[in-house]
Amino acid sequence: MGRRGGVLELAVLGLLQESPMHGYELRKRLNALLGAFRAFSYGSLYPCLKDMLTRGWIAEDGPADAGAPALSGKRAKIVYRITADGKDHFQELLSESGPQVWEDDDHFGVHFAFFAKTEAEVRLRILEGRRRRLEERLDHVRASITRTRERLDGYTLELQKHGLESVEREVRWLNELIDSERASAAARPVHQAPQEIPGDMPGSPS
Amino acid sequence: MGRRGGVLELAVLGLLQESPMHGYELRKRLNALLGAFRAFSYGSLYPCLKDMLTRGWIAEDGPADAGAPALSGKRAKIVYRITADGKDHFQELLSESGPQVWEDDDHFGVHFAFFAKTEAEVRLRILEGRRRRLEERLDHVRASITRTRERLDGYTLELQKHGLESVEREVRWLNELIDSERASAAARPVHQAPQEIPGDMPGSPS
DNA sequence: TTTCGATGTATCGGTCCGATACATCGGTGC
DNA sequence: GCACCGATGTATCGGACCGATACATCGAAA
Repeated sequence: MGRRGGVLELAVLGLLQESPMHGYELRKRLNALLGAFRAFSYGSLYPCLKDMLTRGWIAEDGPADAGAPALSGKRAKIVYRITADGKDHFQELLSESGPQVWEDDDHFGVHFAFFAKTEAEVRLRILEGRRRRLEERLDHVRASITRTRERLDGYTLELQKHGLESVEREVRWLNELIDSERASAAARPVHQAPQEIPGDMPGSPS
Repeated sequence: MGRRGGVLELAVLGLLQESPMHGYELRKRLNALLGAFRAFSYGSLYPCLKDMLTRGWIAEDGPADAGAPALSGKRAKIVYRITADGKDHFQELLSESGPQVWEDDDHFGVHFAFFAKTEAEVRLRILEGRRRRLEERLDHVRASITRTRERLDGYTLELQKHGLESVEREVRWLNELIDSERASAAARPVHQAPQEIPGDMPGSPS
């Protein structure tokens, strides 16, 4: 038990899937991948790597430059690569679509970042669950605002409004994504292997 | 000294400033105050209350209904009230305007929630620091996106874009707030006691 | 009358962060 | 040549906060 909550695990596995890396680069790629959405620190990364080593999802040491065989004689410190078990585990995590995924902001974000490697069916389920979750939150907050409106000063009200609009914006974003997913699901037959189309989203680009 | 990071402390102090409360109500008011911005759990609230008791910022036990003297015979469990030291400490925390406040999202949010009780000068400094911080983040992320654009699939790109637009939106929000603050600062003489105008924001309502 | 949801207090294990401490390496300037 | 500096790189520690959970009481609905 005690496994849940490991957002980092999924992210690391996903990145190492592409190529082996050492911790420093891993962190940079991680935060570049998630952009403004989230940032991880070494204080969580290194313990996580250690843990994943003992579980056997990843392994240490290997040539630093898997893609650039040219310059040798250069040796990076510790290179991590994903194991066969790790790949299995990654697929397992990717196929999750339960509440844990869309309840938690971080979980959703990281899962979304690997949507290109996720089955279309799972994608849609996560997107819809997430939207439902946000709409619940919206209802709750809206009710809370009208209930306590008279007690609030201008600044607090402004904060509420801003937060509310942020969530509303995210719901609109999800709507577009879901429409896009539905359109592409209707266009193609049924079940499509997602691995084969790495570079593009299902919907229209613009 | 391990003191930093206690966002809850400020929030609790601010709420107890208005009236004594027990833990349950405190949490509800807390999350109603912050709206969609953030939510605290009992797992952090109760330890925090305990800690604040030992520090002497708050004290236990007191009449549950300070505002409704009518029905008696009813007794709530544990009521917390702020002490004189607590009020001092609250003012001290409120007057902070250093990096800790605008670097961290949570710190900023909670401080902002009590802007009605904050000096105009401090408000402006926090708002501007926050904006600068977000613009730095923006630059960083934008650079990161253009640097790695070719490596990213459609979903990742979409996540980046969404995150970016969220931050841009927040910057616009801050711009409005800052303009509003500046306008009201110019309209009035100099230094104004903020405590006296609890119900309204400086800028125009609409 | 039992069952249920709201109120109410409290803790434990766990995740992740911020700060910090190192050590190496390729410049840039003197 | 060498001192300095910022980027690269590995690692840990204390602490904040969460999620789940465990209780216990109360009024109202079934």
